[in-house]
Amino acid sequence: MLDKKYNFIESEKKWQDFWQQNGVYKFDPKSNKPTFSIDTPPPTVSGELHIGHISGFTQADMIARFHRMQGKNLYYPLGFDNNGLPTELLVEKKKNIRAHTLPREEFTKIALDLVATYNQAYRDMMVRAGMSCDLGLGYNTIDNKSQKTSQKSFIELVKKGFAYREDKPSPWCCKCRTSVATAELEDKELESVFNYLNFRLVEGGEIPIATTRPEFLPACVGIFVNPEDERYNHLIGKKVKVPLFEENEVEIRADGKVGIDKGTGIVMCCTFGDQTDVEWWKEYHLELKQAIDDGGRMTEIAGKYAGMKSIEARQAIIADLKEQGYLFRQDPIVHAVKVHERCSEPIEFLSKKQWFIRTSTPELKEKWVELGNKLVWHPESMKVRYMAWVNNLNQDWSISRQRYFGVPFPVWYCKDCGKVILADIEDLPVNPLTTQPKHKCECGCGEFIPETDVMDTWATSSVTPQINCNWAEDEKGCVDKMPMNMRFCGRDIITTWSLRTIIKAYFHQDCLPWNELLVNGWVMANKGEKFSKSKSNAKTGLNELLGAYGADVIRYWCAIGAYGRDVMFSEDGFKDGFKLLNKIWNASKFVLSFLEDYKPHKPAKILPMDRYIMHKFNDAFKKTYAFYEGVEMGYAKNEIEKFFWNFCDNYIEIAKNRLYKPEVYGEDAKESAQWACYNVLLGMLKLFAITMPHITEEIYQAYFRQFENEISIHLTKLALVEVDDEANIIENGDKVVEIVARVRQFKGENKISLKTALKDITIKDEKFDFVKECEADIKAVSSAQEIKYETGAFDVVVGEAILDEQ
RNA sequence: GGGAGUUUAGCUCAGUUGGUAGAGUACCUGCCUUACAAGCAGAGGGUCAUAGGUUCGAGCCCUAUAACUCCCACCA
Repeated sequence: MLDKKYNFIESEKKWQDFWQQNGVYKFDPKSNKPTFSIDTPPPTVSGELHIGHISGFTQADMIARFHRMQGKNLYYPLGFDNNGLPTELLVEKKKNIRAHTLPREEFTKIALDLVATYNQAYRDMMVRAGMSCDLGLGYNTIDNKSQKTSQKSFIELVKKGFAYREDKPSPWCCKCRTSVATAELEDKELESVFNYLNFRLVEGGEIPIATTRPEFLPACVGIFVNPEDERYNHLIGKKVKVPLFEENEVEIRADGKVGIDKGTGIVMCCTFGDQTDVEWWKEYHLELKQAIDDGGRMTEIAGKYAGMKSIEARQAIIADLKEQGYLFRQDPIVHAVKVHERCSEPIEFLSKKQWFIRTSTPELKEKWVELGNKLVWHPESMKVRYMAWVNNLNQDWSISRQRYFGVPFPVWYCKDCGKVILADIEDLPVNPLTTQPKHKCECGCGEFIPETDVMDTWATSSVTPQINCNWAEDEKGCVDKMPMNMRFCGRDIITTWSLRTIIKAYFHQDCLPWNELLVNGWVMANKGEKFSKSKSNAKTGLNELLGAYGADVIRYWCAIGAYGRDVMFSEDGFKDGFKLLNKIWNASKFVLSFLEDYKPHKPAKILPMDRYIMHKFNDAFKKTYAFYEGVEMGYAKNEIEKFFWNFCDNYIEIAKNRLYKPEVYGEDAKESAQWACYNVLLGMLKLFAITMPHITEEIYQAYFRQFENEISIHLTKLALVEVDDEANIIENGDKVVEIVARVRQFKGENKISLKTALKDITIKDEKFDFVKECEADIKAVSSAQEIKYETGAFDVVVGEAILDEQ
């Protein structure tokens, strides 16, 4: 019935096509089944998918399949995140162009083309990996619906007072020419030089100051010492001349943030070298002097250095400092510098008008804690990270990006009075660069300046529940659909993504975005290194793995260990999966070969070992089911797998004699075994279908489909086998298995073949009723001619072996 | 500097409320069992990271230390 070998390449493609053609994974809006909705994280399209990407998706897909097989109507979309900086950088790299040198429309067109290609590649790969998303529910974060949702969210937040525009120093990437959020920064160890300078006091004398950024001298607006520092506190209130910029005189102030033992203990404050400068500038109302422009070049105030790149200016300034006798010492150091995570360039602080979303007031932070506690976390331990982040939250969320490929702000500013003019909701999506407000400004002015910034990627990614629930078109329907049932994501983006999605759902719908959040761990390369493109190679690329092992094996591997933990990539794990698939194939092939003449019906009498295996299955089923309910797919997989090997090695060995020789053991005995085999095999395949959807479908279609109603195994319901309750059936059956094992052990130790006949075996025990009922089975599987019984402590004594003399 | 996680057999991982340490794999030894040698049966293999402590009893609880990973803060 089944081919000798399972051909996964052929089979996986066949069933993937079948599922799509038959709408097996389609969401049915008219269905009266309960809905289970998943807010699938839209992957950012960039580069090639590797095992790390697919692992979290696969684990979540197992949960999706588990719910589908409870008879639920799944809302399980596959969107793509392709707006904003990451995509823009990808386009620049692949097409070798620079966004700011092209008209925005032209760049966007090129970007959309490239994105479409990547989307298709990603979608194909997801399908090949066995994801059961409804491909008809997809969205792109750059498409009209997403833009509309995102702009509507923005307008609503402005109206509610949660979004505001302010001129405030923010991290800025000179390479990407945009502001970036604090969460998008990374630390990078860089070599630098500590330059020790003598600043001259106006009243005469010198004080030493160390700096790694002498190019900031033209932006120096103050000097700070620690008030506790006895060396310097007499200087407080005095003025110094800035080296090379002697016309600038700045005051010496005291502040506790100065480290007494750092550098010389005296710090210069420049606008803005780092976060501390920003804080001092704000606290002491210092002057704002911008020495570096948005492209990383020195501004007018840098005098003769104006127009130089900051790094060139640094060299020139150091040379001049040396020449003019200011520089008295240089120490090479390696220090951590904040860099932009997308391009690894060191960031600057620039003051520009930006839009922010209010997130960090004490009342709001309390709300985020409350909502975090309401959310069901898998695993629970991930909540701690969220809470720690929320408690440390001290800045509002900057959403302006001075980029090109993204959702525009639906905003104009009045040319005369500067008033913010918001687009009308019904006109969304709006591009302010190509359209105008419908009415004049209150001040009577009819001319407007469009906002040229676009929104940060996360401003859109954080409204995926609203995109999925169609908030832009149907506000009431959306409220009914939220919270969605589940979101999953990697542990690195709990803060950037999950929190912000929670924030938006609270502002807009006053509820959680989802009831459950699954946080998956990472696939690590060697020695705990994070898996990344640079670490992946021919063996870990998804394409290669799919070709070498197939989707079922990869999925099997993904269900490893406790949920949420990082796992080490190891190819041995794939071999395990490969073996299991082979075993499932062989066992099914064997069992089904005895079911060809079988029509499912419950026989009048079911033999003890057949009842035993069905009870044993139900036992394993309940445990497996409970693990899936607790989002522990690794444990679930182990549980059913353990049962399966036991089924093969013990039950099949016992039952096959009856299946082979009804003329010896009786037709009834055969039918009883057929009944057990049909039910247990089908039940197991269903549970295995969650991890291994292809091979199980192949077997289902080859045999079970003719008797079962559903067109696909993935639409069947997980269910217990129907069998009457029976006391001690498991213990009794286990004892029979133990007896058989003892006989096998005897044969192994005596180096005789397992099929060698035995004169007799003696079973010692207190009670024999169950064992006696199974006597035919025991005799058959152990090739014993006679079974003797003796009362006493349990033991099995094997009699003489009848060796074949020939 | 603050916080989180990990450390168990050669490898990958389990180990629920404290009660003699587990699986798979690899290695070794047998066995071609009327499905599967990609199989079956069996054996060996661990100072549970280290040092203390609590307890009749600790892989598990407490304290400290080390290594690796991550998050936050600092980085003049």
